[in-house]
Amino acid sequence: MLDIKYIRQNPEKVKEALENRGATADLDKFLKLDEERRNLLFEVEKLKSQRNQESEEIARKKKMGEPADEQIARMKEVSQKIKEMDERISQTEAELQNLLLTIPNIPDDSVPIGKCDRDNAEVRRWREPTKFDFTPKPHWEIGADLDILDFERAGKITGSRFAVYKGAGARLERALVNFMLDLHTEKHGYKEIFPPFIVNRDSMTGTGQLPKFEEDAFKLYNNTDYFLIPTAEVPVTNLHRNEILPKEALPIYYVAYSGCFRAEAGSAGRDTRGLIRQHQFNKVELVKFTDQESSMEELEKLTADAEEVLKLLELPYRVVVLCTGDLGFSSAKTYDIEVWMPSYNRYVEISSCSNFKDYQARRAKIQYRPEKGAKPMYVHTLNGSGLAVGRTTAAILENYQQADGSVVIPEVLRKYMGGMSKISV
RNA sequence: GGAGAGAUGGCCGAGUAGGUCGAAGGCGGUCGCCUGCUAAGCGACUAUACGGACUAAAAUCCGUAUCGAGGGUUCGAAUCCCUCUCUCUCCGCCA
Repeated sequence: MLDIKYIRQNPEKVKEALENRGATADLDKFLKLDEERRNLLFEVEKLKSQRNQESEEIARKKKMGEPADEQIARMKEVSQKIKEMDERISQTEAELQNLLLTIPNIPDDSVPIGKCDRDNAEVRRWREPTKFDFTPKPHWEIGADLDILDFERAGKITGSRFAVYKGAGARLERALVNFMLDLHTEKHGYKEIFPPFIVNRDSMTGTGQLPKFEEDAFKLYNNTDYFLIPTAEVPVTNLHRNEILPKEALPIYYVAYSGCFRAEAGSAGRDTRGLIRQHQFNKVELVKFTDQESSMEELEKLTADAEEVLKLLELPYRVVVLCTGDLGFSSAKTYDIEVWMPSYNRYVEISSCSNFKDYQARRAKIQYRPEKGAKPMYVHTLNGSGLAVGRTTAAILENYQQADGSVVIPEVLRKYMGGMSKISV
């Protein structure tokens, strides 16, 4: 969430940011409520001050054995008034808080202004799209032909948008998880976290999934406040919720494997075939906590760390910077890494690397002390997929398919596959 | 699931016949003094949020709130009552 004081002092800037995003939020109402709240606070605090003072007097009088009945009666009235005002204040604050939680982050100045994904700007490209001298198959056909992916039986045991991985397919998925975790922990210096896949409402609110996007999340009904995580970003970022970190602790780099669960409300009919859009998928997630100065630089590094996975797997990709209209709710700047997907005949998002600046940190109260004795400041949080595993499996199947229907295993994965170099029937 | 114990500041730990308690004491930390250096010693300081005054902005000052969370009783609650959460011990069940 944004700093209330910032909104109060720069309403035009916030308005402009909202417009660039194509988002709506009732700023005027917000400002009105904010002023109302301050006026009420000022009044009630005067009363409370009076009550505190006179209560002390009453205590003194009682000790001396003097009568204080009259004063007690008067304070009774004051207390009643305070109670009423406190109620109004907490109502106003709740309204204010609700509004505040629905105002998205302000895009960084370096983010291009645009309406939708067509206005995203390509930043760089690595390798050319894969060329075939035969007609390539989509990965769901490859998976079925090799008997390593089974969407029909997944439909039977659960429903649509689920997959069963079998044999070498299951092994490939697991190999990718291990490969990515090893790369990021051993080479890039991230600390491995294995988080809960279920979180509470505070955590979902802290990273910005709630309250606005509740319909996208799977909710557990035997405990009304538990949710399946849509990404490891949620538990890992919330690791330090309500904490003040020492300056020396920063930057913190975490990498976490997790299952991810998404209701995919509103995407009915999109990417219905294959592994691209599932209710459950695997992801290795990179999360950083940094100070305020270095977060932009850290975003570049984080994106490069994610890109390296694709480079080592030798999968063609490009990097785009999301425009203001396509930017995620909590993000100030996002790079999408898109892998070449032959069945789509275009690049498909496989990682999204974002700098949230202090937006999540303010929601989740994650702070650091710049110097000993100094006032705590909000950290900057960043995260990015490193990578989405299901989509990586799909990309490997499609880009590495051979004319005979087999799939070559990328060199770096072979040691994770028991030396297997090819999947064939 | 059953029975019991507990949750206080960065940490440890006082504080229950309600009344200057934001909270004793200790540790840790910061600054100053002392010292040839180190150790020891002495002194001061040692939370956060919000609102206000002042300010270019800070610093500073004033006020309010915060003793797991929320609600209640009361002129007044860390202290009494209710609800919830979490932790610990024992029993049961279980991968």
